[in-house]
Amino acid sequence: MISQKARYAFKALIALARVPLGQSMQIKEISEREHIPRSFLEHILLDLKRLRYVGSRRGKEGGYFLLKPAGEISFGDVLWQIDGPMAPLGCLSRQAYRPCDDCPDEAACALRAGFAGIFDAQLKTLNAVTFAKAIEIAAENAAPVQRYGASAYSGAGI
Amino acid sequence: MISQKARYAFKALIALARVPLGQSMQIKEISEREHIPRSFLEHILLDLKRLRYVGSRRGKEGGYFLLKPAGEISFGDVLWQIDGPMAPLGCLSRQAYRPCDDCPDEAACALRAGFAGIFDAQLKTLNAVTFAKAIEIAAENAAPVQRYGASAYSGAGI
DNA sequence: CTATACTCGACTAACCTAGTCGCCATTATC
DNA sequence: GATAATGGCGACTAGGTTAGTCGAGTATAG
Repeated sequence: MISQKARYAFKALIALARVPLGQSMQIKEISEREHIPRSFLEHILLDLKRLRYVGSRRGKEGGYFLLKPAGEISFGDVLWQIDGPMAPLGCLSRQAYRPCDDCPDEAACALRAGFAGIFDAQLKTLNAVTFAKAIEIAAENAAPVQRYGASAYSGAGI
Repeated sequence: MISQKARYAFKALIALARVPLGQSMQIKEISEREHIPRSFLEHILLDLKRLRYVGSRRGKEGGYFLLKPAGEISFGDVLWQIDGPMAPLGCLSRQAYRPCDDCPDEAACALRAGFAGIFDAQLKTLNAVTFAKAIEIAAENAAPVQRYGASAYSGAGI
């Protein structure tokens, strides 16, 4: 399970990704539309700002906006930066490597050997999914494209 | 990061998987060999017993032993049963499904759409790795098989 | 009978999560 | 340049989780 904070961060980024380019969105609106506690969201948006995913304008008519195209932000990046290292074991983390203090030999460790491949595959899929992609899939799910073999017709007759 | 408890459970299972069939291993020995706090390990082994991964014999000459072949225990199963649901979102968990209370329409949710594929791939790799496989890979890592193109010869001459 | 193991519930210190609160800084507009 | 609206930010906290410890009980080989 990702943290609630990460979930809110994702929702906020998705909301911002749907704003037309050049426009911004205010904390209040994001908070209301996505049902995120407002003061918590403030902190999260500040984090996202420090991480250079979003920019902001203060004062009246202020708000937040994406700094990168949604197609260039991957789920893996955001998740790691908000929730911390994703590696199943400290000895498999590149960003926060930490050997297990009870492990005499990493190369011979069956636990590490088992998780190494798992983690590798995990990272690949996490980095392959961008916000643009997610929004696209959701749109397809919500209004499925008609395919031959199934009929959209739901009324009487024919 | 998996929990320390899960890590200990994995190490205990790996230790037991290395015991010759028909023999058992005592808490004390597992605890010492794997550097796991003994009284914590007791609880973990009890959990593994309730989960039917291991059996035990009490009294003198007692100990623990695997109930299934190591090739039939997957990393995914153990991880899920020790650490709880692995789904990134409650609405993606089959075992512990819980809709997000702020989500009006799961099908249209871009967050869910993005993580659905990620989670799916994750489960597949987690279930593909067994303890037997992990031990096998570790053995290869520790003493790599000689392949053509590289020479094992490390002495003088030739 | 007794030493040696496994069994198991109760307890706890430390840490993490998911927030809230209050005050300050900046900006558009009149 | 006053004012109202908005983002910025540190301090604080209730409640839950993690990673254990402790102590008393129960089965079994010899």
